[in-house]
Amino acid sequence: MKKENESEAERPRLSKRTVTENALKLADADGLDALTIRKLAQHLGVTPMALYWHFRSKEDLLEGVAEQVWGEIDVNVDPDAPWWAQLQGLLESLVAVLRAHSAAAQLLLEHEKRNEAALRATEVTLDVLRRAGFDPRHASAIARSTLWTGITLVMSEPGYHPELPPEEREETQRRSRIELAMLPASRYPRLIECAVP
Amino acid sequence: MKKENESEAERPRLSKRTVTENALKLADADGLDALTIRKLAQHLGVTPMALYWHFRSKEDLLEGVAEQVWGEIDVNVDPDAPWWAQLQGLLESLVAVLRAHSAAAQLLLEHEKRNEAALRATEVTLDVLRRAGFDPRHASAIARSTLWTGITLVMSEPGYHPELPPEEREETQRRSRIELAMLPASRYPRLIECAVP
DNA sequence: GTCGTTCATATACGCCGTACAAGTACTCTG
DNA sequence: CAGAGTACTTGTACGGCGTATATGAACGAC
Repeated sequence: MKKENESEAERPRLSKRTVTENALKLADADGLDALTIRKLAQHLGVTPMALYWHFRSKEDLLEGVAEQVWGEIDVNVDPDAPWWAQLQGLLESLVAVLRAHSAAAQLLLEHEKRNEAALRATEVTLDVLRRAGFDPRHASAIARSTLWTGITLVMSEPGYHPELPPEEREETQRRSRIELAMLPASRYPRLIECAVP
Repeated sequence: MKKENESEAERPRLSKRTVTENALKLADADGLDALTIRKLAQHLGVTPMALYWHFRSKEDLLEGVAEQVWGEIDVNVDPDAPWWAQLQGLLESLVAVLRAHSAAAQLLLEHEKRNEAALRATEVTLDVLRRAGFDPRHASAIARSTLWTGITLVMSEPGYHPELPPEEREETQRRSRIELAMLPASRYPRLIECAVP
């Protein structure tokens, strides 16, 4: 007899995809560090060990999530636009995804493993640059720098604190400004004058 | 009777400084993630809880380590040099420290808390930029970007794998190149041509 | 002495990732 | 229909983590 029919809704089978999707959702909500196998399993209505059928380890799972994030990046470029516009489009697409998932930047940062989706995005970027006339060396340097730019751009946005609920972020930001303002003006005059903007 | 005299060398009292120093050493050797309170305590010949006299939490300890790293950055600038040379000097000093401590980049990345040493470095940088004529807004943008540049520069150096022993890094790097080379050339032509350099 | 302060230990709790063994449900074959 | 695989899931347990709490030892000041 199926236990599922007794008290709970019938849960459709687990799949790699549903796991990573929910993992990303949890990570975005509570911060990447708060994402644990046990919590994720509970969220899915399943035993922790159930996840280990689909992923060899937590590391493996996180890589899956990272791949999903990579996959969300729109890599369609307009081949008729000037190359810098194409590159800008890619970067904007990257930034959009990172903004949409507060855990994404940290994820890509700690997890630069190569996967299908990441390779494809890199390939497209390199293609744009090569067609623009850059030699392989420069193309690869620019591509990498573009990725870093996107990540750091998002991470250094004021109030980037993925770890907790949105309503607290504003508060944190406010306090941090006050803290800055309270620094001894005699010792950090430049800091203070630059903190206002 | 003092236990210490029985079998082991007399261990001089612990201090915040010796703890963070050894923590950084361990982190550099085995990777930041491998740095645990327990291992650090054992390394120091002490009970884990002994560290909690000097630090409120592991987070607090890591912040101490980060501050020490900040403190190693040489912030002496030649006020007579052109501003861009001064900025370059600061950046080089930052990079030198990050290269010297393989765990440092990750540490600063995950840990942008403000501390005495970090504030001082920021202050000096801002001062250079302000004296160069930049308005506060731009100065602050450039300063931040300089920090990110240093971190990403070091982290994206080929073979940056802080997690484990130097002799394995070369091997890892070699394998990674081979992996790249084995990709289906038809699908990732650009990747492959750019992987060689 | 003895008393507060400073530093270290002992014990224990709850959480983590996951190895290992067993169970259940679906699909295919006869 | 029986039975045998295969694809998932559960149950139990282990060792390691950060750290709360309570207790103890060294030490300077009186």
